[in-house]
Amino acid sequence: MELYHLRTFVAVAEEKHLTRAAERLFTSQPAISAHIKALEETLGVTLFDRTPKGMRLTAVGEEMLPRARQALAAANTFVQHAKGLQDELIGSVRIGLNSDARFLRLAALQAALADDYPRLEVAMLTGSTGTNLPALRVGKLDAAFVSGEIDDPSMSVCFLAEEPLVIAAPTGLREQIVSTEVEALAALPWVYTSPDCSHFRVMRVLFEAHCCEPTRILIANQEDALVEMVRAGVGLGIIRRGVLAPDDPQAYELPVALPAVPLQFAYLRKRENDPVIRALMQEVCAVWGVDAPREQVRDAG
Amino acid sequence: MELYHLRTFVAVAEEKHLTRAAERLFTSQPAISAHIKALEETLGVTLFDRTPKGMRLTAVGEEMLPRARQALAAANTFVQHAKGLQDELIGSVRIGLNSDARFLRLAALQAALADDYPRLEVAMLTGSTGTNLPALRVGKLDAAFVSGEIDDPSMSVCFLAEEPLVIAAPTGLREQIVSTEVEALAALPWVYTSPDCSHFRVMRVLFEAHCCEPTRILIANQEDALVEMVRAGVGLGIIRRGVLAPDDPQAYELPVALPAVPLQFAYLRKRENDPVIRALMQEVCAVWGVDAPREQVRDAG
DNA sequence: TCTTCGCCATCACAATTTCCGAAGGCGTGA
DNA sequence: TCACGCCTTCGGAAATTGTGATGGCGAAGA
Repeated sequence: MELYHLRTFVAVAEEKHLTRAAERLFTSQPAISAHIKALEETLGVTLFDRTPKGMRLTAVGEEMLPRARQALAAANTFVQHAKGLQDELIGSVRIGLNSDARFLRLAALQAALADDYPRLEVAMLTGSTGTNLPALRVGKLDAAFVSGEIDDPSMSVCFLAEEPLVIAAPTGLREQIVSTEVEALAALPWVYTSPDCSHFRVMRVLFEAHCCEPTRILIANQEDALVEMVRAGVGLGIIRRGVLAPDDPQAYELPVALPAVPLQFAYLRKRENDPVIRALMQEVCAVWGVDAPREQVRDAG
Repeated sequence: MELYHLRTFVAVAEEKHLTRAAERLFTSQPAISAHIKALEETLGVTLFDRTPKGMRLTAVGEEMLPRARQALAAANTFVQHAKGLQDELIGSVRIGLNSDARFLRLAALQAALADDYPRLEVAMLTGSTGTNLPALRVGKLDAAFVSGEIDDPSMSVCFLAEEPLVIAAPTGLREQIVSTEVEALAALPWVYTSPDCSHFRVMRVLFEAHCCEPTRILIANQEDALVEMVRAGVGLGIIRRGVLAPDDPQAYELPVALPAVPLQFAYLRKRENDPVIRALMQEVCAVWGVDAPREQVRDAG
């Protein structure tokens, strides 16, 4: 038995004529006749009395009719529920962070997501560019903020902003910094970022260009930890411009030109048409005032 | 959307594999795949995540699953209800009577019907052979007790018993009844049965055989009315043997041989396979201790 | 790192089901 | 008696559904 049997049953019961029921269902009268016959056979009961004036429900048919309507209503509820869900994102999404909440404008993103997709659970997970990328690859994250150029064909990235970097020095070392030449700076103690952080690359490029290597002192892979190290006088470090207050008594920015790194939003390319990803991208881009990437349909060409 | 889409949806959700769902539904894996794909398309939502390990419900799918089960359950209820009804007669049946309740053994019939078919509404409608037959033809009755030979090819009859008739005479006329010869009796006053009663035919045959005609006095088409007329001394009448008590002070049975008429149970031949008629016949025959007519299947030969 | 395995999507074609138009039976009303 | 409306049945056409083979894609194991 299929739903069309029930639809036909109800239509015939209401129209009282195969002919009219056929018109209503946009089909032919013999088709309707066959539906009723098949239904009666599978049920093992007679639903209609055939009279020269049309079809009249038997007592059994009368009793079956409301249950047929019920079954159809349940099926309809199923479909309607889907219609209500089809533009609504439900489930959860995990976003990897690589910096502090304010810089990443998380409050605005959270507000926008909660507003547009109230049933979407959003998890924002601290990490770094270096930990976010593998987490994306193995599916532990759905999208992530990353810094620096991403050279991974499986990854889609969306540029959000330039992240200007500066060298921060502790006030206690001010006297030892006689020059802002790289070679001179390299001789000073440094607080390293961990190798999986984009700042590390900037640092490496900087020193490699001058064929020197800094004195390693400590590795901090959390930006605030690094800042604290610098302020505690452990050594110099590379941080985002603006992290240090201009009047910070314990550390200050050196006037050295560093290449800016791009802040990007990354996700697996193969998920670029996933509605969750699309929605996320749209909200992130809106928050950052950039254009969202165009839809990538699979069969485009 | 049809029920098989829902069946497949639930099976896949439970088995978590297209392959296993296909086995469970005794079909092929591509068929299952097409069902899910079609369902997702008509609903406009994604129900499953395709993983290399199988199919995993999405959050939307998780939310749709119970509603799919509900719809299937409603459809199943529909079918099960029919199964419960298929041996149960419901509705109503109208039986025409042509005599008194005790003679027709209505108490026993009613008890048997109520016992075997508790949901069958039984209406027993007083009438006579003459009124029952046309009522059957126009569908005002479903079956009826009739007396005498029925000569109507559209009617099926089932013999129940012989109905012996007697001539009843009022005690007040005893002195005038010098002979039980028909010619002599014809000269006496008679209470006629109405022409649509089988007793009328018996009377007519009786007098025609002797080429005489009785004096008409009164017509009563209700047997008890006729008996009362006879007892009141209005005239002679034909009644069933045994209606008059042997010690009745007001009327007595004349020792005249009358042909017995058969009591029969009649219904429209075209309804002989109607379950209600079949059930009715079976019960009536059981009450009267006769064999029910064999099933008449249309394509028998 | 490479291979093998399991799983799902797709394709061309076959099988089945469904549908349609025509014809026929049947009862009704003119 | 005829014409009409209604349902059933029938053969063939059309659409849908199902099948087996094939390929892509990750994951698990060597």
